[in-house]
Amino acid sequence: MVRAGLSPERLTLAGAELADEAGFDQVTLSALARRFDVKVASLYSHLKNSQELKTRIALLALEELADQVAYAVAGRAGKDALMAFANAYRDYARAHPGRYEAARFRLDPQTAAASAGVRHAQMTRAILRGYNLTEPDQTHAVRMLGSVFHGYANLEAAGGFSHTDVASQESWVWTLDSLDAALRNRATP
Amino acid sequence: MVRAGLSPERLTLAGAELADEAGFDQVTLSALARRFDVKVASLYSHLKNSQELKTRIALLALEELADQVAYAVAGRAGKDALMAFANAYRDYARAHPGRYEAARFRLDPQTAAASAGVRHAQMTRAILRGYNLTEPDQTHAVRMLGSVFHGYANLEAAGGFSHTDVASQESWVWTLDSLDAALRNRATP
DNA sequence: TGCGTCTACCTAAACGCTGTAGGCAAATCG
DNA sequence: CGATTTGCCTACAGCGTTTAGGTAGACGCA
Repeated sequence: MVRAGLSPERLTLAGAELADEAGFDQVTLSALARRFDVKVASLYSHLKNSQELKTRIALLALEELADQVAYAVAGRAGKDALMAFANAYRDYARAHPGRYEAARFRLDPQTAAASAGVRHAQMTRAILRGYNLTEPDQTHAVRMLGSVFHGYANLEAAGGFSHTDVASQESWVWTLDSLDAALRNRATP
Repeated sequence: MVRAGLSPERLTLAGAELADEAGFDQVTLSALARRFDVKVASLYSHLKNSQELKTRIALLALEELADQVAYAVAGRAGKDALMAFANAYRDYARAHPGRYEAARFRLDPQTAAASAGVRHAQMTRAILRGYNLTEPDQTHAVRMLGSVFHGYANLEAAGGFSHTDVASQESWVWTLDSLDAALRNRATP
């Protein structure tokens, strides 16, 4: 009996790949076992249950996304930082649709608090520094930006923007321009 | 043997209620059969499969949502119409989280084209009349608004806005004010 | 090097949801 | 009132999850 060399990390990574290929809801322990040519029950030595697998994939995705965003916004400010943040976000969602879906997976509060999700919040606040917003406007802006980025990625992934000739890329730039203008409008002098 | 009096319509409605109570992903034929105190196989006389049930719930939700939005925006224009549209949308998502989730269910192109989804698109364009946008700006604006509304409803439903003291309602109004300003900025004189 | 322990992977089996085939009885219609 | 339709049934097969308990490879220690 040759051992397959499984580990929570390898399973998580394979699960993330599976999510990108087939969708996050297709990520099952059965499918994963098939991929490693192993019996399903064997996975329970490495993962408590399928919930843990999904949670781990979600955490991986949040981590990756936060890393990409952090790299993108480093050394930028104002509209430049806003665009970099937004593009990093959207690019990740397009390149890794399954992982992006996973990143939206509902985590229990403790897990969420210890996840890279907090880095996302911090970075969003960071790019707003260039717009001189005071509380509670800053919180409002964080929510607005989060809504737009997430909403756009979501609708785009669902194919909602493929019905007309207008390129999605142009609408994206137009939207970011509008947001930038709106935020500049809110600046306290 | 007393008959239960099932029908596709009753099953769809019960499925929508179940979705609101337990989440759209908890809507299964098994759960529905339990609710009607009937064997699962009996449902297959009324529905082709569980996919059809979900599709029907999605269509119901789209219809209801379009009706509410239509009622809300009737007789309004400009910012007034924008706010009414947005509030109708958000209110529906909050009052019927499961149905709202269902409304985002991926429909095949034919079904989508025959659904109330087209009314949504029409109404979004309608409220933009007050902002004097020319193509392709109008399409961009439709996408931006769709993203914000959907993104906000989604994040709010996920509990993403409950970590700070700032009330979600205030952020919502702030966001809509910003959008209105951004759109007025884009108007062709 | 050999022995004992640990553990990675296994078989077996229970449970829940989906879906199909075929049967019986209630509703309906001529 | 009899014939047909149809609503709900039982039975069963397939697939995913999860637990219990067994076997053999890996690893530590003398």
